[in-house]
Amino acid sequence: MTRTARTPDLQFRTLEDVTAVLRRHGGRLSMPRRLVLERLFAAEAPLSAEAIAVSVRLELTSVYRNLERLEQLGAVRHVHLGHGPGRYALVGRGAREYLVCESCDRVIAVERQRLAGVRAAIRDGFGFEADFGHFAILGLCADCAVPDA
Amino acid sequence: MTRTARTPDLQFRTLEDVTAVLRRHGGRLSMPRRLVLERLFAAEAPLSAEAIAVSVRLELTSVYRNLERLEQLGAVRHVHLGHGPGRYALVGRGAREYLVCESCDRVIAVERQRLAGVRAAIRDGFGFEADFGHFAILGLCADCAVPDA
DNA sequence: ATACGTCCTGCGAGTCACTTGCAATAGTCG
DNA sequence: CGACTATTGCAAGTGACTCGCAGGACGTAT
Repeated sequence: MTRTARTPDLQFRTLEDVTAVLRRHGGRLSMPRRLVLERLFAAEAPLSAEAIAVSVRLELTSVYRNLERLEQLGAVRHVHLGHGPGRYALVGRGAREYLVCESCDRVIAVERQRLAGVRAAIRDGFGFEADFGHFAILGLCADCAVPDA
Repeated sequence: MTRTARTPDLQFRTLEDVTAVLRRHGGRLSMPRRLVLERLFAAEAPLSAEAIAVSVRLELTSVYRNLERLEQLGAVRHVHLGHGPGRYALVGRGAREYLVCESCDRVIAVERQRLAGVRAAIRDGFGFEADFGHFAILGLCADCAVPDA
């Protein structure tokens, strides 16, 4: 079903890195593809396909196909931050995992490593290896949890 | 009294309980509504609207509207177990939270209480109150994590 | 038992987030 | 430079809902 290649890949840090892998797999660096990649490299947070399409003025279809291709290569990952469209981000600089507030929609992105303790607790309790890089942790952020207002 | 919104409501344990609350809110127990509720009371796991519609032979529209109404009353909750349609379950007998394997699609439902430690770890690390009853924990189950097959 | 008000229902159409088919176009490699 | 074929744009399709509307059914009052 899903083929997740769990590699903290250091081979996707620059546009050239991605291009190299792309070509090794018989892919090309078309104009739309370059635009999508540049937009992703410029992004601080995961973007929806729609957002990318609008900002680089491309067909949505093309954006989706490019994201799909890039995800197959392991250069991009998509994450679900709650209801709403999926979001895409480069894998390049270290894996991120997300916590999102259901009340104020705040997205807290953290280095995967920072959730090691949480992951361990889940592993200990259920022998289950959690991955919050695909499905975020939903709940209430500190501000919205209101200790006892 | 209770200090959080997360009340393990004891007022929705039977069809009569739900009906009472329904009426208190100006609602009615129509035939389709009763069928949806009975189907949910008979279910062991969360069901998709589609699954309910098919099994009780109702219009999908009607099922969605009923689930929505029931969710407003607090009798039903929907949960996202990964890609695919949302699933609905009665809140009645204690809150459940879910872990789902991205490889074999296995769904592990646990009493909310059993994730207290995990929730605490997240609270300690990020001041964030996680809720896995709406967005499940995705990852790999013990069988699929394969220590070294 | 009946009339009444209005909550619900079925049916049809619409929306959102993609996904797929196809002919035309454009990267790459030789 | 030219062929080979990965990609693109456009259009249509799909899955999961969501909405509008007119008629029908539930519950309350009579």
